[in-house]
Amino acid sequence: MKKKLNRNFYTGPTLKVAKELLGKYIVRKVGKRELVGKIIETEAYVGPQDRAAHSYKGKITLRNKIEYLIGGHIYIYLVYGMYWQLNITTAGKGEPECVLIRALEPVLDNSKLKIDSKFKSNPPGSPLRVQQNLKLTNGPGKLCRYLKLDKSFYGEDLSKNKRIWVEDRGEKIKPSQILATGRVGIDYASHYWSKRKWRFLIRDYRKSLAK
DNA sequence: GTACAGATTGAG
DNA sequence: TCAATCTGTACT
Repeated sequence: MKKKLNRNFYTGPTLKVAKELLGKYIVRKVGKRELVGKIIETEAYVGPQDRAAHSYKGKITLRNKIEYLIGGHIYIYLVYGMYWQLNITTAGKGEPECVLIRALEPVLDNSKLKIDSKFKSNPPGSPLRVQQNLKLTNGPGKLCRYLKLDKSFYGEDLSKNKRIWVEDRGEKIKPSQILATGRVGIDYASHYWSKRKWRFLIRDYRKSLAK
């Protein structure tokens, strides 16, 4: 069962959407090929009151203005001058909240894959190979490189786009499988905000993700 | 205009 | 530990 997420999904409360996105699949169409990844780590950025958010104090810039649209749009921006960060806007119009996609498990088409002799004892799907594959997409900058995303996706509507969307493939992530921690790389925000447990990840993957 | 830090990554 | 290298902000 593959069901494209609709507007109603994205306009929910940001913390809820951040958790519900875990286990969903991002599909990116490149020509006839589909690049697919299962979302395994997210972070919530919750509007004007959030010291760590770009929309802190209701700030509007050329970069973050898309956050103010209704949920379901892509907010993509460059950090450190070289890495794209994929965010999905959430909540309603005028509520500048979003979810940062921090990590995926890539879904590789293993059927056509020749098994390299050095992987013979670790064929596609085996724990070691999964571990190898995860290195492609276990960070916000890396997953954008894998999905071939750039500025041209800024503002795209995920609920009706032909190049990229998010699917529910019937996988259910139980609350007990979700780990909540402090957000990464926002030490500039006061301790109160950086310690809020608004980073969510699927427990099984925690060893492959940033500390 | 100049200076500097940042929702990161990979090399040394 | 550090440098790569754009965008936004806080100054001169």
